[in-house]
Amino acid sequence: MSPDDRRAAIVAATRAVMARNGIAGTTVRDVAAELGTSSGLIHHYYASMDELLAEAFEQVAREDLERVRRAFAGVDDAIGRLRVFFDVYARDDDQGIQTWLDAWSEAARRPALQRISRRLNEEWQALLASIIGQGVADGSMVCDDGEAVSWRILSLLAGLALQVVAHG
Amino acid sequence: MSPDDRRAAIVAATRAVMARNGIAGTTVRDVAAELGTSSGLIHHYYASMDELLAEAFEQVAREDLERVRRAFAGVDDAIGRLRVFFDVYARDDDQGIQTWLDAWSEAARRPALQRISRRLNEEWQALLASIIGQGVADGSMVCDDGEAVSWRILSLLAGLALQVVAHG
DNA sequence: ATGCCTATTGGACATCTGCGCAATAGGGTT
DNA sequence: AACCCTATTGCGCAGATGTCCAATAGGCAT
Repeated sequence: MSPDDRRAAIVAATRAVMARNGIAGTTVRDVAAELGTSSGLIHHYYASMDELLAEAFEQVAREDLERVRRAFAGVDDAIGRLRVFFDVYARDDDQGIQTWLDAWSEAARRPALQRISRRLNEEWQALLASIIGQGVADGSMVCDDGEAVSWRILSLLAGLALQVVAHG
Repeated sequence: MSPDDRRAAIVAATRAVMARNGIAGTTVRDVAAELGTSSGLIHHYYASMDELLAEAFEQVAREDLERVRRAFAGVDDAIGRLRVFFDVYARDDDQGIQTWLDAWSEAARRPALQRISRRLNEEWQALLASIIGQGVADGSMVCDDGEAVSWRILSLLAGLALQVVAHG
């Protein structure tokens, strides 16, 4: 298998295990078993578990972001896009939210994962801020500080998602 | 040492390790070392690690709750109490929030911890709902559904705290 | 055909984990 | 003084974990 394909396969297997066992419960051997190969192979492509988990998490999170952007197709007004943003975020995928929870918690112990988690979070905020900026520009919204407001909205959404997963 | 004192000492040591290494990073041996005793002793008093972590977490969380109630002394009006609620919640140190994050993440794998985490969360919500109820009763607040609103406010606070700790 | 490069294997290694158990010691009751 | 109860020790066990490494195999360039 070509190096690129192999790397992709490893990340895909990692994502599968991550969705099943959580980030903390994802081990090299589990990934190797999921892939049907040896554990040594994983370390041939990824220097450390932290790095692999970070890349797998990044892919998952980036797909969510991509899903929002794709759902924007055909929706040009700011109000409509805000609605789409909420709809996609509120999708009831408990496992996906649990993964974010794990990432926030594990970040304190895994440097690479922390970097990715922070960057992705900022991208979510930037996306929301751009919607608000558009709305303010075309007059459909009124907002003094779009940056600050998008942080607050994002926090509320994260908090609500958290309650759903952690406390039913 | 008397059983009661010993149990208290074990939980205190567990809290110290928890604050330093996080919930996931708290091991029987670390607690024993912190206490200056043997690891076997911990299992003499606590059947499992899950149970010990749950009790230690409960104590930490309940102290926060108690701090709010104590800060209510001398403040009888609903608006004032709401302000106190926010102040105490916002003044929580980073380490305390990290512990909550760990609890939410670990809950999926530790039954006892999950039970405690859920119960404490409900107590926070009930406290906030009682403030709103008081405000509505005396006319200082207007609110259709205090229960639902207190869940939303709590989610926002949790989300904001999360952003502070996880993303600086 | 020959030789090199590297993907891949399978297992070793050191360390850590929660938990259990036989043995000890020391205080309290009789 | 004799005795029992239990707090406490220290170690062992079985399993897991990340990482590393020597050995193989198979494709590709020469």
